[in-house]
Amino acid sequence: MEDGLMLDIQQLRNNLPEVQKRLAFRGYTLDVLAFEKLDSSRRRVQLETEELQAKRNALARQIGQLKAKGEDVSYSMAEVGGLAERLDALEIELKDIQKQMQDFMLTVPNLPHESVPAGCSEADNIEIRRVGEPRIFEFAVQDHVFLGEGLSQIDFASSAKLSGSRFVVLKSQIAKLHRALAQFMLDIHTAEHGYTELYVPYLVNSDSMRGTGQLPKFAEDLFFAPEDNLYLIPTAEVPVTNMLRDEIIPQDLLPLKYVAHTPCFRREAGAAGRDTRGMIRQHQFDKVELVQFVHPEQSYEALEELLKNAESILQRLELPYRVMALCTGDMGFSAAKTYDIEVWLPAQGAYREISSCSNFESFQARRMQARLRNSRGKPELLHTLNGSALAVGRTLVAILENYQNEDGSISIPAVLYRYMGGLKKITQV
RNA sequence: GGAGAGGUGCCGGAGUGGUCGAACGGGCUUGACUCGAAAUCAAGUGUACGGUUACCUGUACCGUGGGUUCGAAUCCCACCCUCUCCGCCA
Repeated sequence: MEDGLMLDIQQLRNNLPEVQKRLAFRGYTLDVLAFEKLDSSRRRVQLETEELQAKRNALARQIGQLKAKGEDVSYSMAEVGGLAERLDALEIELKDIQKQMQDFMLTVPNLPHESVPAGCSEADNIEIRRVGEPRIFEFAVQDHVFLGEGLSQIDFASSAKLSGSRFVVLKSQIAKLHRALAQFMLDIHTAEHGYTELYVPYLVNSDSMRGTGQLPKFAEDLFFAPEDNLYLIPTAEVPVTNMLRDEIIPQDLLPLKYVAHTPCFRREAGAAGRDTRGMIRQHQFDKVELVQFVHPEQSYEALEELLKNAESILQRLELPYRVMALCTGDMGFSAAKTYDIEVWLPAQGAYREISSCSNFESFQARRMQARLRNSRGKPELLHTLNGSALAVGRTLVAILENYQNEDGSISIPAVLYRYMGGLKKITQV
C-alpha cells in the first residue's frame, strides 16, 4: 500500500526511546511526539476504514447473490449507500495520514552501527590505519593544475568555455592515463575480487533516486531533465543498487557483487567556494563503484572486504593513504557505518577523500523492497553496501602530484605501463 | 516519430461487471509408493499493511495513476513499458 519506509516502522513503534537515543548519537532529534500522534491516528483511521470496507464488500457480495436469485436488492442497496460518504471521507483521511507518515519516515536517517565512533563532526572521525609513506620531495612540489597545464594536457580554459566552472578537458597522455585508471580498476575488481562488471544507464527515474535515498531530501544536488523526468546519476550506486528494487532473490545467489564505471554528475550546490581550483570537486567525474547485496548476517564482513578491495587499488598504485572510520555525526544519511579512504596530496600537504565505503544494512533495501527468500521460504530484507574504488578524477590528481618530477613531467605507476602502451613518463607533447 | 498488438501469480496461459487472489498446465515444497530414483497419487505453494500475535482474521494489490459502479482483473480516461511493421539514426 505504501512505499517502503526507511527505518523499520515496527522498531519505532516498539522501541521508540531506544531509536531516539541511537539517532541522537548522530545529531538527529527524532520528533517522538509527532510520530506517536501520527501513528495513533493512523491506527484509528485505518481500523475504521478497513471495517467499513469489509462491510461494504459483504453487502456488495450479498447484492450479487440476491440478483442472481432474482430477489429484491433495494434494502441492501440502501444500506451500502449509507456507508459511502463516511467511507470516502475515511479513505481520503487515511491516504493523507499515510502520506504524512511516509514523509516523516523518509526524513529519518539510518541508525548508526554500535561500532561507529560517537562524534559530531569530521574532527571526531577515527584514523584506522595509514598505509604508505608520503614521498619527500627535494624540490618545490606543484599542484595538479600547475603540472597539467604546464604539460598542456589539462585545459580548464576550454572546459570553462564549453560548460562553465567545475568541468575539465583532458588531453593526450593525461586523458589516456585517466582512461587507463578506470580500465585498471575494473580489471582488478573483476579478475581478482570477484565482481561482475555492469554497464548501466546514466539517466534514471525518480523511483530509482528514491530507492537509494537521493530523493526526496537531496534533490538540489542532482541534475534533472524535466522534459523527460530523468535525473543524471550522482554515482553508479543509484542504477546498480536499484537493479534489485522490488525483487525477491533466492538467498543462495548472495552475495551479489557488482562493479560499474560511470560518470557521476553533481550540482555541488552546497559547496560554493570549496575546492574551486582544479579537479578535486567537479560537476562531472568518473568513478568505479563497487556494490554488494548480501545476507544480513554477513554485511559487516562484507564491508571490511569491500574496504580492502578499494584499498588494494591504492596499494597497487603505490599511493599513500589512510583509512578513517566516520563518526556518527559525519556519516551520510543512509549509512549505518562508513569508512573513508583518504589519499595523500603533496601539494595540499593533506589527506583527501578518494573513496567512501558504506554499509546501509536494510535501510536502502527497505525503501527498495529488495529482498531475499530465507531458509523458511519467507521474504526478508537484504543488506546493501557500496564504495568507490576509486574516484577516477581524484586518483588522477593523486598520481600527478605524487609522481611529479622536478622537470614537470609525471612518472607513471608501474602497474599502469601496460595500459599506457608501455609509456613510463608523461612529458610535454 | 507513425500504424497495429499486448501488459494477469515463479513460468506458460484462461478470465470482458458479482461467488476471482484469480481456472488450467508446468515448476517448486511436503507426504505416500520405492532399497533409491523415475513415473504415479495426495496436499500445499503470492506480496504488502493492519488487528491478534497461538491459532486466526481484515484490507489492498491482475503495468502505473485517476474515473464510472452497490460491486472492476474485467468498462472509461491518461500515462509507462514490451512486441511487430514503417520512418529515422550512433
